[in-house]
Amino acid sequence: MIDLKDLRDNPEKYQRGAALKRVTVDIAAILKADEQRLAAQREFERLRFEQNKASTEIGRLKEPAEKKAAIARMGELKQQVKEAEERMKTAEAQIEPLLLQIPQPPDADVPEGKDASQNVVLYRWGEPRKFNFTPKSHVDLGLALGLIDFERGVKIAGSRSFYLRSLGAELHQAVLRMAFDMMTREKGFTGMTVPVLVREEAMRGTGFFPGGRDQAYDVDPGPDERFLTGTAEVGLTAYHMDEVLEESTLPRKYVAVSTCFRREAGTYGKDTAGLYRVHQFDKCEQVVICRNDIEESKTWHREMLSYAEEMLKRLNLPYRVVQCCTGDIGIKNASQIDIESWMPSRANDKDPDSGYGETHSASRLYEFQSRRLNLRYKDAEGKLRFCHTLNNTVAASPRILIPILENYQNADGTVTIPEVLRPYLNGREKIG
RNA sequence: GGAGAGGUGGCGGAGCGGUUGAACGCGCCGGUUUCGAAAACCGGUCUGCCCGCAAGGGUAGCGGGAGUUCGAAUCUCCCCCUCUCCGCCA
Repeated sequence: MIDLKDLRDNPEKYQRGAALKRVTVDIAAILKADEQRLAAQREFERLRFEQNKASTEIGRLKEPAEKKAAIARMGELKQQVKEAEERMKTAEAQIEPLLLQIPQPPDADVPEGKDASQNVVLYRWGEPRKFNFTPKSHVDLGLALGLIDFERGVKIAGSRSFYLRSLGAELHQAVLRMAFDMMTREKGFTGMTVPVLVREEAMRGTGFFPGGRDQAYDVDPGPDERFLTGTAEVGLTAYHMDEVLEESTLPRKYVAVSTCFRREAGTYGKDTAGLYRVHQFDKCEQVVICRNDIEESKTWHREMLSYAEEMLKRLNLPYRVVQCCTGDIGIKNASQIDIESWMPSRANDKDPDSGYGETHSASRLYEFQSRRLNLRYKDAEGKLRFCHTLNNTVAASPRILIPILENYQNADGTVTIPEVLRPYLNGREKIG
């Protein structure tokens, strides 16, 4: 949710922000609806003032006859108030969905672009491996080593479903646990579990709804309607919904591993093979809730990015860091930086820069979510302010298993287990 | 699933249908007092929105929504949530 007062003062800022994000919104029409709403509100409040005044007067009258006469005079006013209130409510109902659609304008340092193809590579880490044999894809490795079973996954759960088995399942748990441990034990994050089945308020509050409604599984429609979350970001960020935090307790740093559900609507035919794009996966996610300070947000953004990089460095997986362009950062973000890990099976000989696939996504949202969530804190002067929120992946699996399996494969078809994961696999060094 | 009880300000806890945004207590902030502190005493202490340069004024809010009424925290209905007991169960 954007700041309505700021929208009134700087409509062009939001119109331009939406254009940069390739989102269609008619700011002028929204402002007009806003003015109509305000007019209706002023009218209602004026009439209500009259009514309250008269009612108080009636309460003071002692003489039954006088009282009766005064009450009789109230009939018309009562009707007017009722009508004015209805007009006000109608106007409010009209503008609310419009406001939820207005994107947060991208920060000035976000490059303009229409889609992911125009994202900008900031820097790289690690040297993509040169194989002296023909490397297998994670699909081939996974099947040959008995780590993945797509066939039965599809049989039981439909397309984009899979089973991890044996050391595949263990590896999956190992990466997630390593990520969680790093954040809680070394980075000072509070480890959490989160609900993955949530109310609509949590989805709307974190900015996934109404825009992304078709991406979420709607479980149990009706009065108890709940949705499956596509990330622990929902549970972690909404945790303090409707609360006023003490400034001294900020920043709040939370991390959780959760199962994530995504319908992947509109991606038919895209990344259909393998573990890259699936309907259900597990992810270790970091969330920071900090003071309302742009510089502090930016600092946290870099910091959280560095944690994700550290994860990849410890796994010794080559990656590149990408500044997403205005057309690719979604309506919520002021800025978004992705990390793309190198996946040999996605590389092709013609393009030396190919082979990178998104494994992490770091978002900076400023007040966007906290306004929707009514998530505030009391500052030094005792003033209530909206918090800033940020989030980033620490590790998402099985997607992260793609670069692990593919980069660590050996000529004999075995896979060496990354050293940092061995403690989580009872010291085992190799698969196969 | 069956049977009850309840949801009021940061917390506890009142509240005959009519100056109740809400007594009282605690907490918190400021002041007096003190060498300093405690205690005591005095004062202050919710939020959204609208109007206003401001001071201030208006409006809304007692789980949520609808209704009765000139007027609802107080009455009626629906929903949500919490708690207790019984049953069932990973």
